[in-house]
Amino acid sequence: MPLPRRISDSTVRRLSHYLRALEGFGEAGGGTVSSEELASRGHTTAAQVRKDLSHFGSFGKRGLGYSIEELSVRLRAILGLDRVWHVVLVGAGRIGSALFEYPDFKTRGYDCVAIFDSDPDKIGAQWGTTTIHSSEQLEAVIERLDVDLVILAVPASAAQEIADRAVQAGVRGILNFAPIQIKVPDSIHVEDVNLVMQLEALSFKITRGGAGE
Amino acid sequence: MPLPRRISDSTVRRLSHYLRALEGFGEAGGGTVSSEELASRGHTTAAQVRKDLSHFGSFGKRGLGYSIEELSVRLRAILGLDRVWHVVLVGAGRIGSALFEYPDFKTRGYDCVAIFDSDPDKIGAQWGTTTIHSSEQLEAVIERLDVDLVILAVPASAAQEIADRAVQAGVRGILNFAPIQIKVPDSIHVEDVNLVMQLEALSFKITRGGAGE
DNA sequence: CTACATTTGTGAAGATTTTCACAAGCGGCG
DNA sequence: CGCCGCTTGTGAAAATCTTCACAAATGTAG
Repeated sequence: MPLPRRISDSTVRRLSHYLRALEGFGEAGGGTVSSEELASRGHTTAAQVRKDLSHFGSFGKRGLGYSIEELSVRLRAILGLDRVWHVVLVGAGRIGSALFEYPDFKTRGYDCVAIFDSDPDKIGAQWGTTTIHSSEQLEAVIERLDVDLVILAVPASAAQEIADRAVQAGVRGILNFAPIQIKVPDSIHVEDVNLVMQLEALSFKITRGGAGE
Repeated sequence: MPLPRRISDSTVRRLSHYLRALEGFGEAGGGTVSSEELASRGHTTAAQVRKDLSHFGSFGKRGLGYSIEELSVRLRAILGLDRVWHVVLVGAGRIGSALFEYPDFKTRGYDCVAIFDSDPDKIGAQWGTTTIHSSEQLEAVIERLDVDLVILAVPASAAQEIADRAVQAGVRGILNFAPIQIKVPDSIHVEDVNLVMQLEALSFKITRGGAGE
């Protein structure tokens, strides 16, 4: 196991794909997959799969491939899915609502422990068993419930302030839906969800013709 | 203008950021920006900005920078935003609903001309002035309204079938929210929105420690 | 008009990522 | 046991992407 210096973003994204692909394969019985089979889903190459995995150790058996069960466990550990992540959702609008219902989050270990909104009409309401709090309580709740991640689903105008406060209160990562580039200290991780950008990538590629994807 | 062979995905994403940054700058008056200023938003470098733009021509004036107004127009043209794109939304669930309300889509020229769902209770309902149709009418509507793009907000189990039918009916691009890798012909462009993947990237980076972003 | 302070556009260098190619390991079969 | 078909793990090569560094423009001030 080479104990890697730095892992590229592309590699991390692919690891996530591999895990999903593994789950798609028969969870039954002690099956195995080859890098070739893994590559065919989530369009990449067998060599790429092997190279990606080799950054973290040798999980396969030559001549056989990878044990579906074992590789799943390993990937989950690598991706940090072998624990529960405490998440809060800020912004109880339509996007927030859609995310809150998103079933995959819970099954992957992301536990939404609180919701915040600034709209007095919404505060106090319940979504499932989770209560909508006033944004003012953000810091208190983050500290009390030991929150790791924030899902930022607020308008652009409020995003930076909420991010600052969340970081101050101790969160380590932000999934940002607001269409601005928020500033955070180097030690904090941000992932931007930018749907307009993705649509623009589509229209760019279509306009420019050429082969897809 | 070097008339580029192939533009990398990263470049396209950055172009989209530049456009957003330009809109953030004073739209008033004939202002200009330098590559340095443009780089400071959407964290990249001045050299990268210039290199990205240079793939499409020379839009700046040496000693001065770029005209905000002119560069905006150019970027919009490059990204294919100088026209209206006909979009349909398939899947009138929570995600679909959130997207439909997303204000940025309309302002960027993405016009949602129809909504589809398979739930009989929803068919016939109106969202704003847009009617929810039965999925069965997908092909007919795509052809009649000359639809370019599909936003796929259906469960994974239905995604491939809808994609196939949409492609057959003539759409050129798909924004896919379903957590599977859909298969399409080479000439069709797909952008995947994969929130779980982004959350996993966050937990990976946090787990692995090190600097952020 | 000349000197000067800027800032672009771009080849070349450097860094990173992907692909290639093959030795080494594994299991099965005779 | 020895051979054979298969698949991994991995250095090295190739391709791609980013950064560097500087000549060429551009406007301003004297």
